[in-house]
Amino acid sequence: MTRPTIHDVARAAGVSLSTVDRVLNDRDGVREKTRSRVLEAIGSLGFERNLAAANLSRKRRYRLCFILPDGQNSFMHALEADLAEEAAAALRDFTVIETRKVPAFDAGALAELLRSLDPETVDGVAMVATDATIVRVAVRELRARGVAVVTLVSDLPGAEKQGFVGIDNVQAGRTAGSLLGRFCRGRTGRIAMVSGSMLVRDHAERRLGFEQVLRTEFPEQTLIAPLEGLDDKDRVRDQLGAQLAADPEIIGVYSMGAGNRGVAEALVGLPAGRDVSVVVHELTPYSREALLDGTFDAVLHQNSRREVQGAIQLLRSLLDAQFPPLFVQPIPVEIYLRDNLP
Amino acid sequence: MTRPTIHDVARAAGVSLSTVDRVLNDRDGVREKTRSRVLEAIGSLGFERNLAAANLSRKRRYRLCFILPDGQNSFMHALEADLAEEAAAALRDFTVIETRKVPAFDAGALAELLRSLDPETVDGVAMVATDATIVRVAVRELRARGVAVVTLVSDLPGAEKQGFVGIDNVQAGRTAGSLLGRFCRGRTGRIAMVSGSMLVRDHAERRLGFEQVLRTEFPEQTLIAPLEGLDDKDRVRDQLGAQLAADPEIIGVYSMGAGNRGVAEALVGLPAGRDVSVVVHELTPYSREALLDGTFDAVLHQNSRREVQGAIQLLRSLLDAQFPPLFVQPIPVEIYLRDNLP
DNA sequence: CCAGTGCTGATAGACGTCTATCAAAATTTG
DNA sequence: CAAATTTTGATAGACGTCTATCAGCACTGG
Repeated sequence: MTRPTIHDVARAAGVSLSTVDRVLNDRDGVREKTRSRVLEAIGSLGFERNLAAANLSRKRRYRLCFILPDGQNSFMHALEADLAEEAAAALRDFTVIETRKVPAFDAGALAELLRSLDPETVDGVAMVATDATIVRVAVRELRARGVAVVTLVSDLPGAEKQGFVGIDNVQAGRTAGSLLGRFCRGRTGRIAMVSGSMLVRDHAERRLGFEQVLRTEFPEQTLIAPLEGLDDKDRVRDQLGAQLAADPEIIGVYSMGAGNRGVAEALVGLPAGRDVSVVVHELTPYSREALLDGTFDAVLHQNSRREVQGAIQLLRSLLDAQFPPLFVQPIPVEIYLRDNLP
Repeated sequence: MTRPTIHDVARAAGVSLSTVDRVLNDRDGVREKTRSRVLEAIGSLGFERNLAAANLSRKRRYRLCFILPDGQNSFMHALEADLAEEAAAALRDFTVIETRKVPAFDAGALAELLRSLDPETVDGVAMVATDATIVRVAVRELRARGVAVVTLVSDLPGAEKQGFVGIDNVQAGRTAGSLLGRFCRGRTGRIAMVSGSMLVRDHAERRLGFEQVLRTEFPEQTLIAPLEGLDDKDRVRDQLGAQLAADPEIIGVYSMGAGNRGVAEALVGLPAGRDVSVVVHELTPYSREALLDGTFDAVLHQNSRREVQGAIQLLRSLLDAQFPPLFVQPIPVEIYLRDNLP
């Protein structure tokens, strides 16, 4: 009924409290034989240290640093706002969160920031990654300095981070493909794509999933090479608008990142009879409006609040060296149509 | 940098530790004037009690009871398995979870179980509700005895529970309607519906949302009155099979609850050329298979693991009397197509 | 066998809060 | 104004773990 304590372990192993403590916090000065006796007692009693008591005693604090891209990306703004709220709540659990920003799409700046982080000041880092070797190297060095690292929203495959919190972007792309394919059923034509930048991993992955599905399941449609919008609505509006005007056979648009406002503006400029199905990413005030007025058919969304919570949770469990490591629920891709807006 | 403690509060208010403690745990024997001085100090210092230390000191434990329907509903089985795992993990936070089962669709049995719960043994209850007045009364009595109560998966509107953890079922129904309507685009005909039982709130709500959307957005389709499958796959297969055979104009099926296996079996019996779009609820091994082989077009899903976690979290925060009450993230309706299965 | 290590035990105090008890002070009552 | 009562303060010990220090014991090598 009541959990075993270190006292019980000491008694069961026939050693003193001090020795149990030395084993638990692996300090040296314990013979191998004694150590294993203690570990055995721990195992047979099913002892698990009371984290609350331990943290209380050592005045543990979790100092986390979140690194976000700076810029006009409205999803990132939403994420930052959620982070601010969660940071306030996290204080109650002795978790102090600092937010840093680096220019978007700038791997060098990100790597430099990572290099500047001091393990005396920071225990764990969550970052929206830019995909570059220089960043991978910086991550490895940071880990070597004893700092926990996870990626957030945009992953960094092959790097020595300890986890990723975000949606499965290949799956998101597949979802988009499946929806757009079905929405275009009965018509045959060309599909336009808009990305933020192919330098960001998440967009590259979405494109991959999208093309997979369209090629295999909807071979009657033809894909056009994606535009790079670079989070700039005017650029997106102009380029996509030109593409749509030039090619009357475009019947579908997939926008895989920021720039929804530009997409919507390009579409409202079309002649009345033209029917284009549109799937975009991220629910924002603009995409919401476009969904309601029928300009967009579906919006794929990731819940940034949940992502922030997940990253905090994951970092904390890594810092506690919990075993088994806490299983953080994957973030689902949410799908919004005009009729199920929250 | 470091949080204020009761010592700081005592000093700021010019009273002793004992008095601060009396105020914090509202024991009596404190003059109103003194109390308000202490409260003022708490406010100005921004003091928040260290829950970990408090719980350690009073050996607090959270004794929760989860009430699930018994039967062959495979979503409920999945939920039960998730609950078992989460219960094991929750032990680490001094949360002891007991699982109870009552016959499905049996409001009397549920009410009786609620009545039998002893506040000496249970601090909080999470239940999959059956919608009936007798249950509402039992909930009120339970609350009056000082037990926290939340509903899980299926809500009980108008009852004195302190929260609901589950998806928004009206929205889920709307989503289903929107998807099925779009999938049937270009064809006109009749839509069949299968529910578990209209006595369960979630199915009633899904139907509502579904009909709203179909009536207003897709008036070209005609709705047929729903079959009640009562979680019985054979019954569903027979009744839906008969309906499909008798009415060749049925082009869509919405199944709003258990019985996916029966739905799939009814559909595979159809002649080769017949094209019926199908949307069902809950991702299970059967619905997954049906999605992959093209029998189903979409599956709406709720993440039972997340629901269990949410209910535990919510109950704990209610028992801590936290203010502001913890905001538990709403459970999103997940949408699966053949191409985005996890 | 003696000095120098290495290992182990005992003890004390801390973390922030709770509970209990008793004494002292302040207030009310008669 | 004394007695009764209420309010307040002081103190001690607990919760489970951590850290530090010191003493003693068991080894090892010379």
